[in-house]
Amino acid sequence: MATTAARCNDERITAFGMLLEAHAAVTQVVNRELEATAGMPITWFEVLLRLSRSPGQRLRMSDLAGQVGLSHSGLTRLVDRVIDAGFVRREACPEDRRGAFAVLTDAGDEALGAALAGHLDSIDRHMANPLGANGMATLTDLLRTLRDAAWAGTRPAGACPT
Amino acid sequence: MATTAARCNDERITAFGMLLEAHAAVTQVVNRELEATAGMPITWFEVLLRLSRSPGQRLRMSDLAGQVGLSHSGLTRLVDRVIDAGFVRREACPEDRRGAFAVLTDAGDEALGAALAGHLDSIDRHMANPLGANGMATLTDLLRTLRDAAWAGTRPAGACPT
DNA sequence: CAGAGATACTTGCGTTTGCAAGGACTTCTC
DNA sequence: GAGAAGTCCTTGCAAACGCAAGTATCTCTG
Repeated sequence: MATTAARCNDERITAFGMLLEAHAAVTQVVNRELEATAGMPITWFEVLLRLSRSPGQRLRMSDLAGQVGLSHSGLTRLVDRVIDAGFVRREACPEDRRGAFAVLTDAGDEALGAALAGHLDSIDRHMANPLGANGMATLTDLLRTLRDAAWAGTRPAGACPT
Repeated sequence: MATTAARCNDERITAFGMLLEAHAAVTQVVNRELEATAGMPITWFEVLLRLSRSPGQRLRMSDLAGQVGLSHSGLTRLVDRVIDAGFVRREACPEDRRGAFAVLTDAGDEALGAALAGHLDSIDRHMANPLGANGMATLTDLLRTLRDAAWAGTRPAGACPT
């Protein structure tokens, strides 16, 4: 029987490893740049982005948690921090008094707008340029397939239709 | 001028978002399965894997940190935990007495071997099957390009030649 | 309509991580 | 070869997250 090391030289292991490494490398660089240019971590940006694209600039806490890929408790505290910064406010849900909306504030919309150009530039330099237009499109499709397959079992049907 | 929301509907934003979402979705599922079948978090597995593939089943702490994408302090403590489990041992570096090696133990090699089959099965079900053989190969190439580009500025040349 | 069970969100607690600082050693410069 | 500067690793501290439990509210069943 082969050594453990030999059995580890498997293209599947490599593929999975690349997912980890590419994600770590890209998010680290992009996050650093966003923090430098907009004074905002990538998690905050994601929250503002999702709210901005949602009708009424608002989202139920659970839906937002699904979209940013955080646990409910993690999201509660992330939103707390963004609220402290004045970019989001909490609003009660009239139809279901258990529920709460996270709503984008004007300041939040403005902060998102201000961060956007720099973030797009980051993505250009670290993703679009190295990959080219075709590469970007192909990668997006493959990753979407991956995400949908991984969510298939666990997620509540239509969590994020992006 | 367009609304902020409209400016956010950009394929580059989508591509970056997919990287975040696919990574979060896949690693969450795979990590859960690895924890269930091998009683080991993915970070431990990565440490054992890198050591296993390295000459002498050993790696300098800095190199290992680079390969698993952790800060030096993060790696120091991760290795501490894996050492407590008996899968790795620390060894002094004769040529440079500042340095330290992390060395795979027999128990570590065995644990890696035991975890491997289940992990490969996970990757099959959550990556290879949804994407197909061509998709896997294409994805690996694109991600490698991405990683190399992101590291180009920051990393010490030949950190991880995978 | 009363009670059981499900759902939406928050809070307590422990784990993991990064940044900044520190200690030990090496290498470079004069 | 002595001191300055750099490198390798570890430790103090605080931020961010997940799990499990708690509270409030809704919904289903009889």
